[in-house]
Order: sequence, then structure tokens, then C-alpha cells
Amino acid sequence: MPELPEVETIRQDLRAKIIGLKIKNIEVRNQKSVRGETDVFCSVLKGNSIKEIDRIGKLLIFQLAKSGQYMLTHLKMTGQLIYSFRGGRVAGGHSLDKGDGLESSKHTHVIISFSDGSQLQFNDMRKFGYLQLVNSKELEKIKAGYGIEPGKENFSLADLKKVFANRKTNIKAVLLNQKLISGIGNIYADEILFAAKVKPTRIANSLSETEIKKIHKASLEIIKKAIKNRGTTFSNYRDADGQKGNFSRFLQVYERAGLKCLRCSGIIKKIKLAGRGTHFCDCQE
DNA sequence: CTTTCTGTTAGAAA
DNA sequence: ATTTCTAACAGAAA
Repeated sequence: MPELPEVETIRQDLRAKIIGLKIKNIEVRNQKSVRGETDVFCSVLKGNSIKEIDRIGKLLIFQLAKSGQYMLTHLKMTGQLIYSFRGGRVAGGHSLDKGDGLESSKHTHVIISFSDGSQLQFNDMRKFGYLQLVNSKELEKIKAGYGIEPGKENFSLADLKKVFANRKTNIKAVLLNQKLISGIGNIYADEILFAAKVKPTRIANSLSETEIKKIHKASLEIIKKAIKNRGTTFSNYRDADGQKGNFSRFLQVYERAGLKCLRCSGIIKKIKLAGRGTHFCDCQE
């Protein structure tokens, strides 16, 4: 799925489109996509509207105008939030609803319809993602479980050093651990370590001051640049308009196994690390 | 046909 | 307490 830059792109897009729209109807086609009671989920949303959209890590937080609750959305691997309106279109998927311009597919699990005729679809091929209603207390508890995040005040060099200190596992696993650092997923972990010239297999607490500085700098720069380019699409990811992200062409190592390194002309290797496909070049130390 | 892989992460096991 | 492994699911590729 979407990692931080992709989720942030969706957040910004939806913020400009659906804030204040009255929710007219909810259709839940797959119960599993909604955590908690579906009936409660529907009755709370119906007649409500979205006041603000926030994000922590890869989790979207829709603040509701009434009821004081929040609708959380995690897209996991293949989730999509696609906004469309009558006369508009939804990219991908074959039409099940003929004629009205609001196409859905067999992977559309929840449809939120607004009173102006537009709608927000939650699509998810692998069904790992979910929508969930929480109150402010539950939200705070969930937020507290997330680690420091590139671009936020809690991501200073000193904060990052603290995360790496005494950590006896490989740096890749640390970057992917949302409880320690939030928002980075498999693509950006590989890209950050390549930019910082640090091998993903290195043990976190063995990193030198200089190496930590490089990882810190690369994290901020790469995430920022990826947001600016609306994220990375290599298969399923789409923004709120159903469009692909543009960061794919800036990727240095991810999905480049067997190809020539763009820095030293060595060959990019791919191994399994922290349970994930991991790309790197021997010019990383 | 079977096996392995895929942008994630709870939860179990070690 | 930390770290590692697996399952949840669907589909593409080998």
C-alpha cells in the first residue's frame, strides 16, 4: 500500500473535495472492511459530515462534525479511496453500475454517498484495509502507539538517535517498525538506506554518528520529494482521483534488482530481510 | 498445476 | 522487552 507520501496525497486531495459535504447514505458491501458494528457505523455517518482530515503515519483520520467521533481508514496493501461524481469517472475496475458515471468494481467494499451526488469509494483487492469509528479517547490511545514521523517536530536527529540506541536488529526492520518510526514502508525504507549509503542488514545500534545523520537527512528529503510528486505507483496505488503517483521515476533501488546501480554501476541485489523484499547495492556500507 | 511474490501489520511465538 | 514469523486475502508471475 500507500506509505506516508501516498496517504498524505490522498489526505490533501480529499480535504479539498469532501469537507462539509453531507453524508446521504452508506453502503457496506463487505462487512469485514468495517471494524465494529456495521449498523452503528452507518447510523453515525448518515446525516453527518467531515470536518477535517488528519493523518498519523499511514492512518487517515476523518474528524466528524457531529457525534465527536472519528472515522479511521487504513489502506494496508491495496486499499484505495476514490472520490467521484456524476459525469466523473473512476479509474480501473469494470462497471457494475451502468450509466450514472459512478462506476464501482468487485473490489469496492464501502460506498459513502454525499447529498450533492458525489461519492467516496473504499476499494481493496486484498481486503486487509479497514474503516473504523472511534471516540477521542480511543483515538489518543491509537496515536500514542505511533513512533516519530519524518516531517513532524518529533523527528529531530536526537530523536532518531534515541530510536537506534540499544536496538539489536537490522536497520531496515527499525525503519519499518511503525511503533518506532511511523510512515516509512518497504519502498521508502530501501530508498532512504540507498541514499544514506547504509546497508539494510546493518544492526541499528552499530551505526556511526555520520550514518545516522545521513539516514535522518535522506528520510526528510525523500519523503518530502515523494509527497511533492504525489507518491509512488508500481501496481495498485491510486490517488483520490484514481490517478497514479509520479515518484516511480525517481526510485533508485526499489524494483531495480539485477539492474545497474545509478551511483556506482554495480548490480542492484535483492534479498529477503525483515520478511520483506529488500533492494540494495554493495556501494552501501 | 503448484509455489512464490506483492506497497501492511496484528498477534503469536521464540 | 525485543525480535521474528505467520496469517489475513487476491491475483500475477514463475
